[in-house]
Amino acid sequence: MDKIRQNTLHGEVAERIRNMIAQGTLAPGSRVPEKTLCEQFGVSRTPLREALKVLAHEGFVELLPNRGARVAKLTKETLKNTFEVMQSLEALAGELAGQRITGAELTNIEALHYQMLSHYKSGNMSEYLLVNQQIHEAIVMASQNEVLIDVYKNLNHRVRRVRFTAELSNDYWSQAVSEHESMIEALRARDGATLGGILRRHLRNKVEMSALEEMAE
Amino acid sequence: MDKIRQNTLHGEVAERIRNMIAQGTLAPGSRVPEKTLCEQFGVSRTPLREALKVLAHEGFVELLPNRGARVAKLTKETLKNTFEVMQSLEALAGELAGQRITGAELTNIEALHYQMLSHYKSGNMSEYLLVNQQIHEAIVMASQNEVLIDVYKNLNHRVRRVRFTAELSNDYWSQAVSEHESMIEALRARDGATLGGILRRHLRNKVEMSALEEMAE
DNA sequence: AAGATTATTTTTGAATTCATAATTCCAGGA
DNA sequence: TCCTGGAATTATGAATTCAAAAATAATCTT
Repeated sequence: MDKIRQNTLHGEVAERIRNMIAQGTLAPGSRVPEKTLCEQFGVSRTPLREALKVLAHEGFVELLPNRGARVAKLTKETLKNTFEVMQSLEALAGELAGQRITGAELTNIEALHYQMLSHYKSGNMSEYLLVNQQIHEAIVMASQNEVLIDVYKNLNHRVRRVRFTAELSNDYWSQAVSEHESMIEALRARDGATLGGILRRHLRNKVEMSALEEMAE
Repeated sequence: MDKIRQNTLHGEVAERIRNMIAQGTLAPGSRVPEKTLCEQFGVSRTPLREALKVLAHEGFVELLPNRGARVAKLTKETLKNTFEVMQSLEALAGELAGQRITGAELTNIEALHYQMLSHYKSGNMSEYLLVNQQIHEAIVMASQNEVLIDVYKNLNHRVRRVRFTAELSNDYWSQAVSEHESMIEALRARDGATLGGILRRHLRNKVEMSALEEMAE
């Protein structure tokens, strides 16, 4: 089941541009300067433009006729919609993971869970959010559904740039942690229905949304 | 909220190749001959190759290093995974549509429903499947979630080539129709929770899957 | 004549070129 | 000074070119 190493030039370029967008090096709404990036990456315009077509399809940039590409703005509306879909996909992943998760995957998620707890206890929010994210990704992987995993990863990519900026209130935070406890329980019991239900109602994204309420566009 | 007319050359080419794959003009596993297609479309290799990159990302073709593109085979596993995700997305769409559907959209879906019923009564399966598909699409649209709609459409595209080939047994068929009755009821009542539940368990894809059990790779 | 080996052709990946559209810059006029 | 209009510049979209890899054809050896 190893993936064929897809080491294409345009793929590399796409990845680098994705990172630049996520890091804010390329600001939302700004034009994507082909020439500059070509020089920076040491490639010609051909592979760069191929990458832009793919990125446009992914929703990272938008193509304006005869005016090249602009970095797409992530509106509050789009963000909300994306979280809605991701949460639903996580719920499905939970259901499937209950039936399909391997012992190794479960062990790994448990380890992440304890890591997350310790970050919660020490009040380290950014580390907490990072591990939290890893747990959700691990559950999606445990679904063993390649299509689900692909779609989820793509959506996750898109919202990467606003993730980890949230400021959680203590109330929300403690409730989210307790929901995670239930999730682990359900996973141990291989109870997909329960896990799916928890994830369908899990407030992670809602919390982040509210934290991002006034943010960008 | 009008969409910017994205009439790019590579987009046109991509669409035409998608259709050729859906119709079987380009057979699964076969190579995609750049030169031939360029002549056929009257474009140079540049936009064609850009289209191929996008199609590869969508899962229609796979890129082999120094060996161009091959039409991706749709394995039974991938098909099952795709249906699993689509069904989950439809369920979410149902929940949202319950809250957000407009009067015009409801009227349209009702009309499609009666059309579908008449095809069922006259035993016209291919027409039935077509309208059935339109109803599911309309429900997804009624979710008013652009991200959901995009993801769904993309997945729908991918399985297009195996859709409408199914042979439904009478038992399955009548049950599917009765589920559709409940869906319409729930929609009229704007009861998203119920609609979502029905769609989550709706056996449309399961039926098609079983019909496709022995089919292509 | 069959199989291996080399030469030729074809195809691919990427850079370059070219025509056209958009942007910038600058002069002239209100 | 601020706006307008047009030339000069730059960027984009797409075709073409070029080098390298793969596929095919042809030759040689046994």
